[in-house]
Amino acid sequence: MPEPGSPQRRRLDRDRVLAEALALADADGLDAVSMRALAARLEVVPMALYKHVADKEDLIGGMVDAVIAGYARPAATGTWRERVRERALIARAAHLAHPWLREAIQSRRRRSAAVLGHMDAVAGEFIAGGFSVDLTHHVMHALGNRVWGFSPEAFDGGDDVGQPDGDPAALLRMMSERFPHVTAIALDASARNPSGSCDEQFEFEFTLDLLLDAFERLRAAGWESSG
Amino acid sequence: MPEPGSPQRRRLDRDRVLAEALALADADGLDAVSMRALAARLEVVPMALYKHVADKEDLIGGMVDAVIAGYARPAATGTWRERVRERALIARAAHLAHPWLREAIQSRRRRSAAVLGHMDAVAGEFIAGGFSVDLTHHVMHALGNRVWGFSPEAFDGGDDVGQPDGDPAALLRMMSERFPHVTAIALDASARNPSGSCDEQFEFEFTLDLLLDAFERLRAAGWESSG
DNA sequence: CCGCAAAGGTGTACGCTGTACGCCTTTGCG
DNA sequence: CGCAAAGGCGTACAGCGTACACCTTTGCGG
Repeated sequence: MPEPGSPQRRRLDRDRVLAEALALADADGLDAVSMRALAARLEVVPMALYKHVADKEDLIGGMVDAVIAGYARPAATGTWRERVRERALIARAAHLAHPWLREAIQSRRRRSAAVLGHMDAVAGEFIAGGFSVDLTHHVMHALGNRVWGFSPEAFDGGDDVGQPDGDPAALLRMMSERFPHVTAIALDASARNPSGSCDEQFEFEFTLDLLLDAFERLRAAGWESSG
Repeated sequence: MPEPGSPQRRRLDRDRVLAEALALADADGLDAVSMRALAARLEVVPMALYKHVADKEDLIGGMVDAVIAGYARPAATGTWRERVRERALIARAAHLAHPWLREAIQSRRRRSAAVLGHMDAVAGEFIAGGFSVDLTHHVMHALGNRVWGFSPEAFDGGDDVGQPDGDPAALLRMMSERFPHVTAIALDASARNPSGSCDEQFEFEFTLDLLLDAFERLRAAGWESSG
């Protein structure tokens, strides 16, 4: 019987659960985010969380999406290079602010809408900057983990953007509306390589050679760091 | 009372434990490697494992070291570029053969002797190819995760090569004997930046700009993949 | 050959995890 | 006002890593 003036405990909702999980992970690391510990912080019994979160994987996924969705928007000015660079630094800042992010992202199996949205935005910068869809595909792989906070190849399991129900045509239509650039890349890639959309060995060697070439140029130029 | 002819169970040793853990992880993934499941495969009680392995972290670490120590030696011929390239492909092959390796490596906090040995070998290729110690440092960071199967920055906790007892001078001597190149890099870096040996922000932007420059060259050249 | 210390294997037990299931309480809407 | 839906609770279970005490086997010095 809570007194009239007493602050009757607010009901839980998904956002409150995720926000508290974020705070807990920031403070004590991802391992400290157990259903019991999180419930205790919300002054609730552990099983209450399951009314707002399907299971622990969904909780972690929600945390990741919350961070990605909160990425700052870069200024819509400058060259593709400046804009991609800024997006990379924004992603890096998120990783500095949330050290658990790397581990959380790598524990996921499917691309969420938030992840696809970020990928689509970066792909859009390249394409608007004059990159072909094909080249955009490969440079996105090359950026990979280092720049995203997540590596495209960590998501071989496919996408997860809502309804898993039939009608592939409708799904495709929805995808090209919400994520036009990544959809274009996927279509282009599967046209070139019908067996599967990505040839991982090719991507690996593509990036490796890009880097080795760049190293050779620096070596030949007598590059050094402290000026 | 085992009969004379019956194959009296062989005693456990660390190598047998690690080998069985490898097999289990290859077959069913890293999550399937629990102390209990591993013990069952070895027809032994779970606690018996602790006579050969300090704890689970030590077990996983031992598995990683076993794989890295088994990296094939590249042919000692060709340019630095060919040799580094081959080492990268060897590391990638290990990851294809052991899909759990990425997760296992990223759960570690300290560099083992096996990891340091691999890093030292790659650093040695650059230095022998005419790279300065300084430049070698930065290109090693740039290769990072993508090419190693592990990212240097995943090991901010320092090294773990045996005795943690005093006498830093003796430790330094031992390090430069066993891992001359990484030691040279660490000394060079701390001379340039006394506060800490790596400026992560610098390394991040270094690699990012290397990649962005490379992308721009490909774009300007009208690069495309299928020839 | 004996004996004894060291090394190896066993059994039990504890605290922690995620979560299935059933019950009760609160909420919001027709 | 009444009732279905949503939210929160309590109990319970299987699995985890591992501390601790105990017994058994091994190998070596006398």
